[in-house]
Amino acid sequence: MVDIHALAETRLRADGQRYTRNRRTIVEALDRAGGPLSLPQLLHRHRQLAQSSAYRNLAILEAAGVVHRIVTNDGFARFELAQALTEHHHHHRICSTCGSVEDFTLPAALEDSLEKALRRVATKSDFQVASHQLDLIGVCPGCS
Amino acid sequence: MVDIHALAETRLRADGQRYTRNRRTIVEALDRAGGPLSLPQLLHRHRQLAQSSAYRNLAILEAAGVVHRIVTNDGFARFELAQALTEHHHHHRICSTCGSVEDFTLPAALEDSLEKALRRVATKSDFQVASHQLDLIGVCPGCS
DNA sequence: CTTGTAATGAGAACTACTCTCGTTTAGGTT
DNA sequence: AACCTAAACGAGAGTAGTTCTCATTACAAG
Repeated sequence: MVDIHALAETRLRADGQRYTRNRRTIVEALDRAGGPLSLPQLLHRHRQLAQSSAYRNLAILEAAGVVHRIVTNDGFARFELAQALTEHHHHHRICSTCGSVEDFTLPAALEDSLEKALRRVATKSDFQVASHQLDLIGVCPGCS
Repeated sequence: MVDIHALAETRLRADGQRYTRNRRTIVEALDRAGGPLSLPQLLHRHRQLAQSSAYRNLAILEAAGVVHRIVTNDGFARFELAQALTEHHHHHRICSTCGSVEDFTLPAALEDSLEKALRRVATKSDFQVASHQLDLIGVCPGCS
């Protein structure tokens, strides 16, 4: 169990940024949510956040490697804590009806061989891999 | 080797749509491109296409299962022929610098076990899987 | 306390995409 | 062929998620 806020502050500092109250609020909210949040969802949970500041801070947190942005085709971007902070590599189930995004994990053995295969694919094509992203597209229980 | 246009026409007809010249042009372009195209790229290749019609037809082709839409975080959606038409299951390498999207495939054995694992994950959570999507995020040779 | 710099937030601006609506085209019937 | 009806077209207006502007506020250092 790492101290998420300490790590967030470290990463922001390395980027020449401060760990302000608003940014702490956002990190806290994403940590508590237990899954990706859209901006409306984030603002609904914390009314004191201004929309423009929230967007700006999410961009800054993303650049610092604290937050990860997920784009789906329902128009709303989703935000979650970077996996390095949560120490929990996972993937996403995306509902094509309501747009909700939830986490899931693969068996460790499969994840390993997947990782290796992706590295092989990447080196063969001179592509510098930063990360991979595996999404399940379908219909969630609530929408079916 | 299937006839892509025949299949496209069948799928459109099943949706109560016609396979018009503009739609054929789009399918042709996506087939020739050998990879996903953004709308600007598509219009650049075929100047006679109107923007609004191209967007509308891409949406119709997507609804009919002829075209697949890929959203990235560079703002531009990409379009490619549905894998059922190309008979070629593949994944995407997305360059985080220039936004370009290219295809790649996994070893068949790995793809199989991945498929099985995803089905297991899905049934366990009452999620009705329509498809999966695996992306490599990183920097392409041209941008590094 | 003072001073410089970064962060804030209300609203304007941006832009990828969708919608509107008058015109054109195409498929079916006589 | 000529007609008719409905679909498709396309130029431009509209929408909406996101980003930018800039005046104000908060913070950190000396």
